[in-house]
Amino acid sequence: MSTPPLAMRAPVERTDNITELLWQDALRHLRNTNNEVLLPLNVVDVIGQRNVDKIKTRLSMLIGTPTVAFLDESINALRILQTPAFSGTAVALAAPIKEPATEIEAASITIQAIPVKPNKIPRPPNAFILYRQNHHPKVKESNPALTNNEISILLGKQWKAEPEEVKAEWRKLAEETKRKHAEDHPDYQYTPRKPSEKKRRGSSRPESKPTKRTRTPAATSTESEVGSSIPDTTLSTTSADPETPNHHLADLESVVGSDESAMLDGPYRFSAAELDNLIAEVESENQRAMIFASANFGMNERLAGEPFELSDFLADIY
DNA sequence: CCAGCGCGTGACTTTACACA
DNA sequence: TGTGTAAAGTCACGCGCTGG
Repeated sequence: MSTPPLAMRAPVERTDNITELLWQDALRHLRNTNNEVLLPLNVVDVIGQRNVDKIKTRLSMLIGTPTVAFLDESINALRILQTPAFSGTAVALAAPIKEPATEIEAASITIQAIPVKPNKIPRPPNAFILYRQNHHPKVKESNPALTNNEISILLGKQWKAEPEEVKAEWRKLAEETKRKHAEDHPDYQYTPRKPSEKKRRGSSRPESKPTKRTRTPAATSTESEVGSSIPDTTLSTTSADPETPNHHLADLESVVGSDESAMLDGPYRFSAAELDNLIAEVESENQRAMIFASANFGMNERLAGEPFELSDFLADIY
């Protein structure tokens, strides 16, 4: 490595732009990767730890849960994903990654299996839900002809008939689940829809074309959209939730404060040629990146359809 | 093809009202 | 004005079914 990587000579402004492009590309792949951001192994060397932290923070804000970053050499990528929901120990990382965190590999498999709704934190199940969850397969197996609603009715009656000590066991389990839920999601607040917002089926929808896909986020925006319209997670501030403002800038600034000296040694896996291309890309894309950084995601969706070589560069990873 | 409904119970929030 | 109580409404799970 006789020639220093260009990115290291590049000003902070430029690495920030590369970060924007990486984030942009990650957003486009998010739905295919189950809300996981995959970055080149040596991305830290190129954009700096603070920018990796920035992406990590953005993903966290986007999906509404804490995230964890670790190197996965099996796929040659730095992975940023939701912190395992049921792991008692948070594997906070984000700093110089040294070893493939084998301990969270199993957890990451769990994450792949969980149908994560990007922005929606599910409510903790109550005692009856846990009870039903446990008994449903058994009832289904012994009475395959029963419909799900009939099973619900049956289990409702069965629940009432259960002795108090049995119910107490399930309540205790529900209580523990709730406590764990509160630990995992300290900022979670149950926000039910209002009656006026409930009637989404049938005649209540005023639009001439009541296609589900074309639903406007505002029409049902309590805590459940996002599927196709990803909220603003760029540097711009959002007004979506006055109760829990995303205060992106402030948060990012606080996170960004970490030093990036530690990650500047190590192998560079962006080749010099790739970096040259990338930086050229940044320069030509600079304007759009700046727009992206200050606009909402609608703009990003528009950009998503345009050709973008960074995608090709990352295509193998995704 | 896919979002939404239905069906049970319990936890929780919001709203309305009464009272000090 | 502030506090307490009751009622109403919503959603957690699961999955077959319906309708756009």
